[in-house]
Amino acid sequence: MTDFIQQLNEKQRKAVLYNEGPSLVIAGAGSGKTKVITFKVAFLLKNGVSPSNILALTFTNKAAREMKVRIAEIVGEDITQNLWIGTFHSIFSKILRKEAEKIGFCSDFVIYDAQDSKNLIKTIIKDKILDNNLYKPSFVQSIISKAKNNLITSKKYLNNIFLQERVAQMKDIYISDIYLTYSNRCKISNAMDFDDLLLYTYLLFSKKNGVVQKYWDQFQFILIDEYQDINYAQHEIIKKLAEKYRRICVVGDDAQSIYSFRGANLSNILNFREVYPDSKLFKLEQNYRSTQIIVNAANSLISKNKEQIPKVVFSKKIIGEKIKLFSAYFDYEEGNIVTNRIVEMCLFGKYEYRDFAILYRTNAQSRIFEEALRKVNIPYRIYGSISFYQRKEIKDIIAYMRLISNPTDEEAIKRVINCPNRRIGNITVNKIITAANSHNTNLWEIISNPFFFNLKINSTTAFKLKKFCLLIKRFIEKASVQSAYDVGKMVIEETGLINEFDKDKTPENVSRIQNIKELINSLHTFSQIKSENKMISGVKISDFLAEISLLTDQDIDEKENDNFIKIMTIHASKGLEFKNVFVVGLEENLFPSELSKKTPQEIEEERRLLYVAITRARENVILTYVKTRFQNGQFHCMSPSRFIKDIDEQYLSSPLNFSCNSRFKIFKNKKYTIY
DNA sequence: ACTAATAACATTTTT
DNA sequence: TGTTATTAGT
Repeated sequence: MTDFIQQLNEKQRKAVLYNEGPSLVIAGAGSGKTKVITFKVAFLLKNGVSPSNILALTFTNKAAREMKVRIAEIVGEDITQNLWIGTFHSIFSKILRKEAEKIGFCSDFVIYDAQDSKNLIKTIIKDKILDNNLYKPSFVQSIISKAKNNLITSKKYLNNIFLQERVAQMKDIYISDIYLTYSNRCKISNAMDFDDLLLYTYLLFSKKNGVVQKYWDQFQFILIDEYQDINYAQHEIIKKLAEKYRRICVVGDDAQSIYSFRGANLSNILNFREVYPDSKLFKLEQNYRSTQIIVNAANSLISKNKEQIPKVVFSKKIIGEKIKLFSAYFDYEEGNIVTNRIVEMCLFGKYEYRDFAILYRTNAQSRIFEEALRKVNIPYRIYGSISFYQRKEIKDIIAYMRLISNPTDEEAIKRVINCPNRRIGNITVNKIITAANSHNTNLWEIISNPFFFNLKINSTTAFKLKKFCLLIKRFIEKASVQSAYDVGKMVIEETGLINEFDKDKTPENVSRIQNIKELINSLHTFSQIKSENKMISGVKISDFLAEISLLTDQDIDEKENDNFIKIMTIHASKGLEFKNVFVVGLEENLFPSELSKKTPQEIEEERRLLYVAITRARENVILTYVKTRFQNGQFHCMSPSRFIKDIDEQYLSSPLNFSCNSRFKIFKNKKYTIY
């Protein structure tokens, strides 16, 4: 019955079989940590645990989906339907929708993305006539976000000393004020931001009305992946959830914690055994991914960090090639080195384009490789620059849908009220916002009854507002009887959004139209899948919105037979693996980043980042750095990253120094080419 | 209310 | 350098 357990090695098996109490699985890179969670869930199911009593939390939707598929392969698809597998945010948003009225929300609240919340903060700062140089929206946003991730509500903000970079008292008072208004405005708009999903879940579970108790019995087994990237709020929520049964299993690798800037706190995994003194510790140390040299080199690098759980990661695969180190004089040369290596390595048919990844510290570095690869006609794909759902045309249409499902949505109103151009400008919108503020209500209320709220507008503006209002109202009416797909099509047709792009067919506009069609397609497939599952005919817009608001670019699946080079940031590469990895731009002030070298902790995180990059590779790692780089409009002299010296020399080989042996031809326009 | 021009700004970002 | 946000002018 549990034959599948034999596929695990001894340590993995022990970790899977222990389910009596809390356990911590420290899993080195490539040691099969996701496999442990997958098999543990399958094992529990095979032993009669009901799927609805298992909660498995991941950090990406993709990871959750893959896990579900792999569990289904073992136990069958029908059983996995009732499993609670998902990201923290998606699982908690489901719970919050169910319990919405307990915390003063409607169950169809919208989720503000980073852009929405930044816009709202910006308008609040403007409303309060604060100096927006002292109160930069992004700065205030990060403070509010940090507060929320530390479970500090707007009401408690002033009484808490929680940030190291605590600002002067006077500034704090205003930030507290902005925070209060922000929370209030979100609530009026029936909206939550990403951090709210955690904060409100915590507040919900803290209520003494038996809500947590219900979920104690619901989630008797709790499994968490990537535990090293958990923040304080997530940690506390889990603590509450696991209070009764204490059957919690967390899996992670302290050496791969690279999201501290988003509130991830390494101490959560380091101190796990203090929170759960009776917990069992399992260490997975055999790496099944990389060659011995890669594993050893990565070990030698990470051993320079102080904060870590001791472990010895090893590989039993072949010894493999040494890590190669290339340098160049100019940044575009780096592109040529990489493309030349790729061409060389593909020559004998040993590798294809899909076997390569180029990893860098910052998105801005992508251009060099894009240009170099395009020059020689090698197919590539850049990951994670602009997400599909971040595109203007897509956000506009989604904003209409948001408005239909929840007309109080302030950010959606601001986005679509003059899009396409209805000649309702900033002045009118600002009047509406001011009126909404002074009456403590939402924008929609004002737009529906401008005269009741004594809005000072002339008759033509009033007419335009009325027209807009009626349009939305008609949409809402139709949405109550039609499916999400039909409503989406109707929005595009009746607002005339697509016509603007149809007028002049610039390449940008053509791709915009394509994107919109893509969105309609996804609406269609979504409606089909949902109605097959639930046997209902009409799939509501709010269902679709709930699904996509937590989706990211990372979640778009690859087609198997696509053959191209993958280019992305190291952050985006986490959890993936490639045969050959180029880690580029290994220079001081770029990697480690100039802004992340103030404290030893920051340097250690950057070092972990390189550790992650190197351990993505199965067969070859190639490191590059350049001596001059064109950045922010000027040339910078760069020196090699300190991390290069952190890798034990015996695993490194610097073949011929490419640039020293090459010649340059200098053109008038200061562009250099190698020949 | 729209546009064109200028100023400001530039990490990483699983949700 | 390239993008994005604000501002001044129409």
